Amino acid sequence: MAVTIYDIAREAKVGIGTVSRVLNNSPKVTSETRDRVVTVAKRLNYQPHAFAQALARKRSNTLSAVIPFFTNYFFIQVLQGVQETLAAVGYDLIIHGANTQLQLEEYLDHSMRKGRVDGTLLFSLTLPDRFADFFLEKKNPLVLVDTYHPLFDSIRVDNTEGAKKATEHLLSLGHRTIGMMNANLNSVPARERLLSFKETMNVHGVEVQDEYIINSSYTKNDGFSREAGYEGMLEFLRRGVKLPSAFFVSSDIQAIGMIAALRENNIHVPEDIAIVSFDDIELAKYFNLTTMQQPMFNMGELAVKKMLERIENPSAPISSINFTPTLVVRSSCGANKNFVLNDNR
Amino acid sequence: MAVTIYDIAREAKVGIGTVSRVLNNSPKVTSETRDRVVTVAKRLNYQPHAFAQALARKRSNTLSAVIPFFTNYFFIQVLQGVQETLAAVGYDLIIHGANTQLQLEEYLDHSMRKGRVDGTLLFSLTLPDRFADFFLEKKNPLVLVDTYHPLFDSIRVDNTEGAKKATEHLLSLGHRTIGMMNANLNSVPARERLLSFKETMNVHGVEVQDEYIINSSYTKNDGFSREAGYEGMLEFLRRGVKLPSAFFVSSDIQAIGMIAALRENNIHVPEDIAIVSFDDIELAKYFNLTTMQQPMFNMGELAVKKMLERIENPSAPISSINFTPTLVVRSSCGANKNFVLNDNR
DNA sequence: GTTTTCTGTGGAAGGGCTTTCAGGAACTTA
DNA sequence: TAAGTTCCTGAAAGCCCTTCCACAGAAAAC
Repeated sequence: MAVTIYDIAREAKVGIGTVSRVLNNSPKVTSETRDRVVTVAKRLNYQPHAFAQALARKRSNTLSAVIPFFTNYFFIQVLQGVQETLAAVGYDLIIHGANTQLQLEEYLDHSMRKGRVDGTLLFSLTLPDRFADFFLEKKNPLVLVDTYHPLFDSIRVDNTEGAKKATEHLLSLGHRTIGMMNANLNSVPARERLLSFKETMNVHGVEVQDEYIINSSYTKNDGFSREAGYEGMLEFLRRGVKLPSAFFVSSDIQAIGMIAALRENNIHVPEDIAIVSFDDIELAKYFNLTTMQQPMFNMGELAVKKMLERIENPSAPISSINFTPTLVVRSSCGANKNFVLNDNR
Repeated sequence: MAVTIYDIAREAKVGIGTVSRVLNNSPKVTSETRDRVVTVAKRLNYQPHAFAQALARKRSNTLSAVIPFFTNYFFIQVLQGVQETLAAVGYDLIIHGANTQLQLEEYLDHSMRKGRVDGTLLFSLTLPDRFADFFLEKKNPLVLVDTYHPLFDSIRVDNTEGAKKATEHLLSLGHRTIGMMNANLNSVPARERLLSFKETMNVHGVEVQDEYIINSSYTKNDGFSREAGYEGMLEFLRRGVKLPSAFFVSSDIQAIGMIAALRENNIHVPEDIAIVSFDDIELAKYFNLTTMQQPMFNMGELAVKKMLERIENPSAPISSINFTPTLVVRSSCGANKNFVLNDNR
């Protein structure tokens, strides 16, 4: 059987209380007894029993992450930030896939077992109100990433600022007929990005032409998909409208689909049309997309930090942090034709 | 405080043992008392305390996965198989990132806490022998994915068969001068794929020319990287050797780098040179790579099933399963110019 | 030298569950 | 009707830890 503190206590001729104190670095132990206990523990190759600890401490040093992580690359990178930060402080991470709102509710209904985790990280999906109460009542900390709820800490990307910067980049390059390839307006980011695009155009006195706004009707991934970009552009071309000189695209993955559709029609990027997109997923590099970079790793990192703070201090005021995306210039808008080839991860 | 079985026992006027039996579907309870208990449990919104259960049952219904999952797309997809299969049987998944052998040993040394998980899934990294004993002694089930050790269950891809099929595909298209862009020979898959490539060529009576074999000296990701493919090809071109008519490339990601290098030198795929690679990561679709598909989702799924079997029956004979990759024909070897555009996930 | 304070220590209690064990009630069998 | 079975149930023990409480002995104060 496994070694327990009783074994150590016996061998070191001390009480179990003392053993526990030594192992938890309590100061109230003579260095002499401490040494004795440490030596025995090492000799027996003692490993504390995580569950017993969690039961006694009412704390598990474990977080759960609910992630639609199979949908795109965004989550993988956020997850990396989460996991590295967590590993550094000795926390474990339990992963739950929930690709749709439905799956989220299912998870929340069935598997959300109290006592299991010290906190929950919810990614991208919208927290249904009936569960808000649940988290509040149970005092189970919840941190939202890439989504928002007024009663919980959240970490997001500033879509308004990002879309503004992207649009201004295009404007600064001299483009005056600019379209927007958008995702499904059901999604909050899609709405925010569109709004900001229009406003920025207005501010700069450049007319927004409605026929150049392509909103997606795809529901899968809210239209943030290669397919949506591909079909959207194909349909746009079918309409026979004259092409604008540039497009702001609401995600890299759509831009990739869109480029394929353009290429099939012998329209080239950036020679014939400029593109700025959003996200800076790993693929963006391979397709030379000029894009608005979301600091995904940092978001994951920060989410964990927020969570740890919240666990320490449950009554701290709720905070909502916005990351501002930064423009990464590659060659898809012609601003810079230098092909950056470094495979930096 | 949270609702416990004591609360239920009191309200339902039964003993705690009976409550526990009801909740665990023990048959030795009258349907009358069962109903009474179930009703109360529901009314109080009882949730079993996972840690207390784990402590009492000596079973946690939790698996840990040690994954170098930030290195490439392979793992994400395997992980998806793992997580979905696990969710279906009510298991939790704890994720640990370990990108190098060193990090693996660190994890094994520090964090491998007995009692925490029912089993461990180790991906791609090589299990150091000193830890083999550890798992054996502790009777902590271990299943290896994409790696091998004689004393544990493992699930792999048949590199030999895959390289053979890839090479034969090229041969069947009439190619007679075929090169191989390989990863670092330190890695087992790289060695296996090279060996099989050579053998297949021999079997078909086609000469292998050493100057057409490019082995990578990159250590990062064992040369399974875009950079390795890019630089490898650039250096090859610099040598001024006449190009073979086709290349077998040991991974998609290398092929993508290689294609970039070729393009810069005005060499086009598949017009000037044919390429078959290995893996079928999601990117492969976007680059139209003809490639050997590894059934990643299925591997994850099977890994979990094996693990569950192993937990049920610790003394079952050790099994080692080889998946045979299947050829996915796209346009990179000219065999099929139909661009498949579906964004199927 | 006596009383008070302080330190370090042992061990019981408690955390929430499963499981074993013993016993009461209902039922058979002689 | 007594003895033997069967079935269900309650309660205690155990899983392994942390923490609280009490106490002995040393140190400090008087």
